[in-house]
Amino acid sequence: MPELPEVETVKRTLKQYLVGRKIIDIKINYDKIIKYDNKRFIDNLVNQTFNDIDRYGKYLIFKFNDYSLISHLRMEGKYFLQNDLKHLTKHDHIIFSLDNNQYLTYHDVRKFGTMELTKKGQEFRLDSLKKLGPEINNPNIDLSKVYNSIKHSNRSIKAILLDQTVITGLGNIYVDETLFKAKIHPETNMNELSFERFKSIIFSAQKVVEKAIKLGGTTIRSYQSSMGVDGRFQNELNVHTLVGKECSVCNSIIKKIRVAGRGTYFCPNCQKKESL
DNA sequence: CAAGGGCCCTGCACGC
DNA sequence: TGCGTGCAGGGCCCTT
Repeated sequence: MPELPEVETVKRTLKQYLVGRKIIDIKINYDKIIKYDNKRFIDNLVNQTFNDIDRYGKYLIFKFNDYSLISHLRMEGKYFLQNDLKHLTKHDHIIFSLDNNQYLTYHDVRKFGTMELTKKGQEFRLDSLKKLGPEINNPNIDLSKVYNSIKHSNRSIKAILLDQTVITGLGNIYVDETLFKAKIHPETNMNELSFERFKSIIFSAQKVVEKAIKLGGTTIRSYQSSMGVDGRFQNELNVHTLVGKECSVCNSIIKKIRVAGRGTYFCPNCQKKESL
């Protein structure tokens, strides 16, 4: 479940190996990953060179000479750089042959990931990117603008923080950890939050994300960021996945409920519902 | 329009 | 042991 910190780790890792490499061939084993036309995807990318790798929210943006490849890892998407194809599995769906005899493979057990091609410079005209809100790790985020757009919403604060069109980058893990740090119940309604309170929650999110990026993201379940790189933020989790364990602050038992359709972990003593 | 639910997909943890 | 069932979830699409 790569969120902004994990995708940032993937970006940094891949960038070291891929910039300057040219794609000489592409094999697609499972084509629902690719949006639109496979043939055009291959024709346009072959002979293109990786010039840079960028990221916006949870999206990776591979920049080539003429095109950009926008990749979303969703739940379990991973890239690996391989010297040969002896260890391919049924989960390796797309294979890029590079000009140094190496292969970049895209591995995705649940096949949820997406890849989308666009002309360079047109990235933010894509439906997927153009509706995204500001990034959570942007220190200059205009919070009064964000707040004014959602202050009357009766959705939960958890649903708001998961909504990528409000602010982008947070997923289920970091929302749970943010709400614990901010000491607020995940089901608290957005319209019960003052601007000051909302700001304090966003600051908590920014601290959580900043630390997670420093530690290379979170490795839980089967998730490794990419190239076998493990994150270390899982050692910093206070509530997520910890149902039945004691709260590190007050020793109450961590609960798990469903909020906004997501498994949600919180401390019932530290995190109370709030109202104006 | 806002909000919520189903869907995509597979592996794994269960219960019997 | 082996089968069936339910669960996990980000974003898109559809319904209310």
